[in-house]
Order: sequence, then structure tokens, then C-alpha cells
Amino acid sequence: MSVRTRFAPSPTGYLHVGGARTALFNYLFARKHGGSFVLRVEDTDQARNTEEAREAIFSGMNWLGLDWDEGEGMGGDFGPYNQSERKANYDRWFEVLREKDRVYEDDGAWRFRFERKPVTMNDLVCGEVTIDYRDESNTPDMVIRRSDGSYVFHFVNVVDDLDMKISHVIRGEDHLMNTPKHLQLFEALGAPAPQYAHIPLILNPNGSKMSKRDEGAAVGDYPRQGFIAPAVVNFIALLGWSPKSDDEIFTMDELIERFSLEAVNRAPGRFDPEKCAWLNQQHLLKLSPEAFAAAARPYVEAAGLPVDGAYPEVAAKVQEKVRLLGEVPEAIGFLLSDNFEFDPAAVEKVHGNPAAKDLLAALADDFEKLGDWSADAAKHQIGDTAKGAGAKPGQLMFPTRVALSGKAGGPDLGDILGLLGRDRCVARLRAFAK
RNA sequence: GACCCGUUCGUCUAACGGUUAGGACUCCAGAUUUUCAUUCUGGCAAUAGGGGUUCGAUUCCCCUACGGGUUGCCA
Repeated sequence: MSVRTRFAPSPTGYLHVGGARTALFNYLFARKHGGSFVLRVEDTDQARNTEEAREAIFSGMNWLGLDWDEGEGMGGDFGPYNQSERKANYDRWFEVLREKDRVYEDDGAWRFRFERKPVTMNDLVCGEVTIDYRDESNTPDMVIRRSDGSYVFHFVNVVDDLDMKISHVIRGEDHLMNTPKHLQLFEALGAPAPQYAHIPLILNPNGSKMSKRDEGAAVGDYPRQGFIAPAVVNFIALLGWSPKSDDEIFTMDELIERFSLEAVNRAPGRFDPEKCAWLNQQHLLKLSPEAFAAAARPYVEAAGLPVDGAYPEVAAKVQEKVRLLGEVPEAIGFLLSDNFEFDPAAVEKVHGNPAAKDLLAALADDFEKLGDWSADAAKHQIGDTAKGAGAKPGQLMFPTRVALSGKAGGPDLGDILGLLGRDRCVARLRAFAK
């Protein structure tokens, strides 16, 4: 029997990290076993569905690199893949239940008659869990068809998994208690149930349940802040799953290679923005300088900075200095434009050294007298000027950095000198010395 | 309330019933870089509590506490 997994979001809001991770685990499992990954849209809640939400789900998955084999835009042998178009299937299976006398009418709605017995599920992550359906007060017969003729989640979910021949259902732990209901439905329908794996939920840094509006909740916010997809995929994979080794930087292919449901944890995990940012930095480091510059380009343009000519070279100078692409404009703005801000804290630090002003003025003069201008020559001149005034080179390097860039950190000072050129260096030094 | 799942450094996690309980993020300290960052080295920091079983328990069992989930004509 071939592996077939599915991601079945309802288009009622943007794609959030919990959903993205569910999609990722289903994707990894399918790819690892050479199976199929199906995208099914559970759009039965007409009141809350929106077209924007549909698009957000597709674009979020595309961004993450979770390509599906069947569903929206891909076709497939088990369509349609939108629940809103599958009513005929539901009607057909509902008739089966009615013929078997497993449903009864109640106030115009139809309830499914549970078998009153203990139901045991063998979850691939949680192990054996038994719910006793002899306790009717705890497990009342559930409505599967509303009085308006539409069907509820439990029923359509089961029918679709059955019709689409889903072999493994990997979903959030919030569905654990639903599973015995689904198992009973499969049994009543006379069909074998898929294997289930319930993965723990994702919590906020403070331990509360992560929901809409929380930081880091919307996948769409990640690219806006300058996260790249491989880093986000890597991060959410590590939330609740362990490679069982000390390695932790993984590409999608490596995750596919190493993923297994047995290594999924049972305890809910908290979302840590710091570690996510660190992972982003690690993945940024793996990019070629050209790829890094290209990835950062939109952020720099959005900041209103010119990206012609020297931009790619300039951007490459900060590749190992930023954690998020959104930090790039701030890091290189002073190299692309003469219009930049001074960091008060950095300026204050320079003012702490009374000799700095004279040293900077002297350096400007020496720069003008320097023969050939090059990054190395200029850098050496800083040392010479400092020594000439009886100071250590390090004492002049920081003030020079602040005078030229307005900041305490940034590209290598030699790179700054070379990229800026003699005239701009002299002008900025003199302006700052005043 | 009832039912279910869970609990190892602040966070993510590793550890055939036998380890000085390991790694990573954060933080701190050194080294390197004539500068910031990177990098490297070192440091701080954990088995929720109480009972068992066992020669021996982070690991198995029970109780308590805490956290999460489910209890809809939502999905």
C-alpha cells in the first residue's frame, strides 16, 4: 500500500506556523516514503471562508517549498479537492450509514450512532489510547449532517480521507480526541482507517497557546521580516521533532532523509524567535554572495536606497553580519547614500574620548595626502596617523567607523574605506569632526 | 467538572534501567580580527514533588501539582 498523506486546511485565516508544521511533517513523510502529498481545502464553513485565506495558504506553502502532488492547480485522480464541491460523495456515504441504521434524525439534523464500546487507537506518536464509548454522557452521538443538509467536519473529513485513499493522517494533537469518532465512522462505513499520528501543538514563548495575532504566528510575516524559507522550515521541523543527534542545520532534502514519526515528541513546544533568527543567519551564510545580494535586494529597494552599480558588492560585505534580511538596508545604507543617520550611542562613545576629534581631523588631512587610494593603504594610514599622535591604532579605528558609517558595527573598516573612496571619506571625517 | 495527552538547563532537545545528565539558542568571560560582526575556547544553568519496583530509576508503576487538548448543527 502506497503512502499518501494530506494537508487539509480550512481557508478561514492566514497560514500559521502550527498549520505549516503539520503540512511540513506530512510532506516530509510522503517524500521520504516515495508517496503522494495531497492538498485538500476544507471549505465547508461558508460563513468564515475567504478567497484571501485560500491564497494565503497556497502562497505560504509555495514559499516554504511544500509542493503538493494533488489538489489546487495540480489535478489528481481523487478530486475534486475542495470540500465545497464534494457534496455528492458525502450524500452517497451518508446513504450507506442510513441503510445500516447508524444515523437517526434529531431536530432536523442527523446524528451518528456510536457503538457503545471502548475504542482503542494506536497512534504513531502517542501510542495506544483508549476512550470508553460506553460512557454516553462523555461521548454523546454526534451530529454529522446539519438540518440545512450540509455535513460537519468529522464526517466529511473521514469520507474524504477514505475516498482519497489517505494512508497516514498526521495532524495536530487537538484532534486526538476526535480520532475515536473517526475510527467509529470508518468502521461503520466498512472501510479500513488510515494510520494516525498526532503531533504536539506549538506554544508562544510564554507558554500560552499560539493563535492569531501572536508574534510569529503568521507564516506570511516571515518573509516580511527577512527570514528565508529554508531557515523557517528548519526551525519548525526542530519544534517537536529531533534528529537524535547534535546536528541541527538541515536543508529540506536532509530533513526528508532523516525524518521519522518515531522521533516526534509528545510535549508541546514553545516558539523561540531568537533561535529562529539564529538559524536564519546560518542559512544566510550558506548562500553565495550573489544569491545573498539578490535575496536582500527587495528589502534595500523598499528602504528607498539605490541598488544600481556597486550594490551586489556592497551587500555581500554584510552577509555574515546580519541575522535577518530586513537588517540589510540599515547595515549598508551609508554605503549607498550620503544621507544616513548617526546612532546616538555610538556617537556618545566617541565623545567619551577627548582626543578623537583631533585624530579624525588629522586623519582627514593625511587621507588627502595619501598617494594611491586603496582599502589597504587607507587602513594602514589610520594606524600611522594614530601612532603619529601617540595613540594606539585601535583608538582611532572605532571613531573612524562611526564618522564614516554613523554606527558601531557594520562591514569591515577596510571594506568601508575602499567602497566609499577618498573624497567621501575625507568629507565625512571633517563633517563629523566638527 | 468529566475525559485524554504531557512534564530533563530560561527555551528547543539527547541519554539499551548503570553517563561527571550531552548538544544548541540566549547570557557572561577570554582568544582571534590593528575595529564591529563572524569564528574559537570556557562558564552559568535541568531530570516538577512524593511514594513504590529494582543492586541501581531521567528512564517502569501509582498519587499529587502544573501545562496543554477535547468536551458545538466550528474546523
